Amino acid sequence: MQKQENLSKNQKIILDLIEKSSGPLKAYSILFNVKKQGIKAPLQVYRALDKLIEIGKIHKIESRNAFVACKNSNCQVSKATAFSICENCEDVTEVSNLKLSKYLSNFADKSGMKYNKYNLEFFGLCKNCKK
Amino acid sequence: MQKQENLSKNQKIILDLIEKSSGPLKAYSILFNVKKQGIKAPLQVYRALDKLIEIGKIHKIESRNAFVACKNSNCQVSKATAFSICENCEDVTEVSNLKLSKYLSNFADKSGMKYNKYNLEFFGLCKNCKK
DNA sequence: TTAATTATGTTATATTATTACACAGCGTTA
DNA sequence: TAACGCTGTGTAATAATATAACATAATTAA
Ligand SMILES: [Zn+2]
Ligand SMILES: [Zn+2]
Ligand SMILES: [Zn+2]
Ligand SMILES: [Zn+2]
Repeated sequence: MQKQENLSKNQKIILDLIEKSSGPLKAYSILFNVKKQGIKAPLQVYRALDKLIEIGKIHKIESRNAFVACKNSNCQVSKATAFSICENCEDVTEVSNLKLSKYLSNFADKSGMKYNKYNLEFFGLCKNCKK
Repeated sequence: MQKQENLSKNQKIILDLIEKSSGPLKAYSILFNVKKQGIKAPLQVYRALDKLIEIGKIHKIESRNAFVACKNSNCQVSKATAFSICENCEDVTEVSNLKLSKYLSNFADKSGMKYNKYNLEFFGLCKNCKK
């Protein structure tokens, strides 16, 4: 967990919830869990999520439409992300591998396209589930 | 385009549409476009999409909730996919790079997780849009 | 202190995807 | 034949995810 001084009230509430969660959270489950703190509408959640993603505090797991806290302290923006996802228990871990991130950040092919961002999702069975 | 002999009527209609499209198609746009061919309900579209993904004829672009035909003839199942996505014109290209796919298919880290599938999405500006 | 920017609150609505149920076609096999 | 499993279809209803539009407040910058 890092400093949250620049975050607004709703952003703090939602980041706090996501950071304390043991797994990915979905937007409407977040909404349900912060209703007692005065956040009443989906849009309030999505706005906070957008901001938190923008500053790299959380990431969206695209294949699950769910959100996790960034576990990579030097991941200031969500522009180079990799996750491993257990297809059985749906546990998600942020992959933090310097070789991998260098390889992907520098990846270029003959398409002439300049990449400035990537997101990678690995799927499989986690240690517990593959038994 | 490949043989479609084992596909059902709805699957053929929908694969044909996606293969002829110049870019990714969204499920409800597919539905709109196949109404004249008798496909009337979202579920008919999603069922065909699921099957086509399963057999590797199409892929889902997770960050866009859209579907593209597989452009990689040896991509029999959707278990190792990579795409480049232009954030301006939303054009999508399937990245087909042997070194990349080998690197990712063999990727292992200390988590003890065994990966059997991955999906990678690169973002940036395409040749046309970066001018 | 005006203006610009960022965040909030609220209602309504759009978009994406699934559940549930009934039934048809086809190959296997008892 | 009939019973069965399997795959696909058709239809209605609904769930889940996300955004538009508008009004207002709080914060920051000039
Ligand atoms: Zn991160
Ligand atoms: Zn697991
Ligand atoms: Zn492919
Ligand atoms: Zn472009």
